[in-house]
Amino acid sequence: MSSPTGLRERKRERTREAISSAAISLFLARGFDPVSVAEIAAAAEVSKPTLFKYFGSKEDLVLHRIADHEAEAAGVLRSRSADEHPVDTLHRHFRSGLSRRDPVTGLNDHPEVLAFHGMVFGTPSLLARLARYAERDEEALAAAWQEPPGGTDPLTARLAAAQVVAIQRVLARRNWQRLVDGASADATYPVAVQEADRAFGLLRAVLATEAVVAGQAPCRLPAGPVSG
Amino acid sequence: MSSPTGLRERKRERTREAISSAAISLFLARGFDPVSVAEIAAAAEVSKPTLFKYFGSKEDLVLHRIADHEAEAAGVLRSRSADEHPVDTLHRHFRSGLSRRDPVTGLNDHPEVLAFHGMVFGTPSLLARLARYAERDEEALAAAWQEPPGGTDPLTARLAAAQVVAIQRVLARRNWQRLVDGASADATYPVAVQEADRAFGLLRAVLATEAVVAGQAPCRLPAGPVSG
DNA sequence: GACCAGACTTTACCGGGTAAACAAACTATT
DNA sequence: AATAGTTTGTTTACCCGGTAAAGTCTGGTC
Repeated sequence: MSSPTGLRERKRERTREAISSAAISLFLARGFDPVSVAEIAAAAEVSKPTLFKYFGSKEDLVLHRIADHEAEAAGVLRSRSADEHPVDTLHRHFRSGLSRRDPVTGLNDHPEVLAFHGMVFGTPSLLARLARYAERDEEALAAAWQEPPGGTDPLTARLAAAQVVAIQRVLARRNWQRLVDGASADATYPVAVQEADRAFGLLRAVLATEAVVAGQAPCRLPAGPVSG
Repeated sequence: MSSPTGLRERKRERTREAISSAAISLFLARGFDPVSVAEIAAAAEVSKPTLFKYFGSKEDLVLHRIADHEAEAAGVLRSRSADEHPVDTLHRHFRSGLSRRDPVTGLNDHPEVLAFHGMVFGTPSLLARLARYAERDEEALAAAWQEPPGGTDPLTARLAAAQVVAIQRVLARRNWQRLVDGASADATYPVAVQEADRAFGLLRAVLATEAVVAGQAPCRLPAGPVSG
């Protein structure tokens, strides 16, 4: 075992940071696709294979920060007080993100953050990676949802997780869009809170139903055929 | 202008079909990643650039059939009778897919279909493309949702569309998983219908609420701060 | 001081995807 | 029927993301 703050690890962390910052500044200056990884490696004074030892793909050079909050929602859910409804926990957490202007809520109008989001939302390959992260997030959230206390059945847990992830995505994108359209984060904050309250409120209303817990949600359609 | 069923277009369609079928059979035999597009082009007796004129990417060689149903949900919604609730329309459509064993419901146990789904769900790059298709589907659905009659406000339309797409994805994947675990489609059909009824029933319950239409969904959390 | 292990480099390669220049075939006009 | 133009395809060559192999350097350890 090496010492906890070995010289090597510091060097390693510095190299990683050098690559990442070189990449981000090049990307923000000229866009994602037009910048090649060879160029980034040269700017960070490392070789191309070395770059790929630090980051698994070109997209990860941009998204590794977001990737780090990976199972955040699941963690929040697990650390809730036992008497709070899961949706309320996540709702409160999203609201807290809004008031902190957490970039993941889309409500941060610092120019660099706006440019960063613009790059991500404007680059298909970055969106694709982001979707994969969301997928894992959803999976972790579904797993946490069906843990006790208040463990839900697997179908409900999966649906709830999927819907929470979808809600967060929709809300963040709407917030970001308003900032792009010229509004300030402070001016947008009230409506962002309102929309979040409405979205989570909807979900909460569904999942609070006793019938849901019992697996007997109402169905207005006539009973389906049993052999098809 | 050429004649509607020009000789050229038939030839073109035949070439397209030759490429697609060569690709699919190679993929099913040996998996997606291990087969190169050069190999497919050779098998279809065309050049690599020609292949990419017919299909935009390697992934599209697999997903173009799915891509063709792109705005299906939006179309279904638009052609509904005026007195039916949108969720009921989509619910009925999904049920119909189940009884027809439509592959998009995940409830088709023909060996080729199973193998096809296995390949898609087991290949990250295919999943990523699939997510992009779902994204467009969601967008079209949201647009259709807020058209009259019964036009909903943009936030509700977006959330509803996102949740419908999420529900379809979750249900299809659960159905497919059961088939992979060895159950037959006929044996799985009843529970598939049950789960679909429950999932769409939940959503229906939310969106049927008058409070939702009025934009006053219940919110159990205290009112959020107005300045953050 | 000798040694080991991990990190870095160079080189070479593979596969997806595209640009450019060119050949062939069908259409339409003369 | 001959010509010109458009469409469609081919060939060649290239770019870029990503990886494998083989060797070098260096921090840390006995």
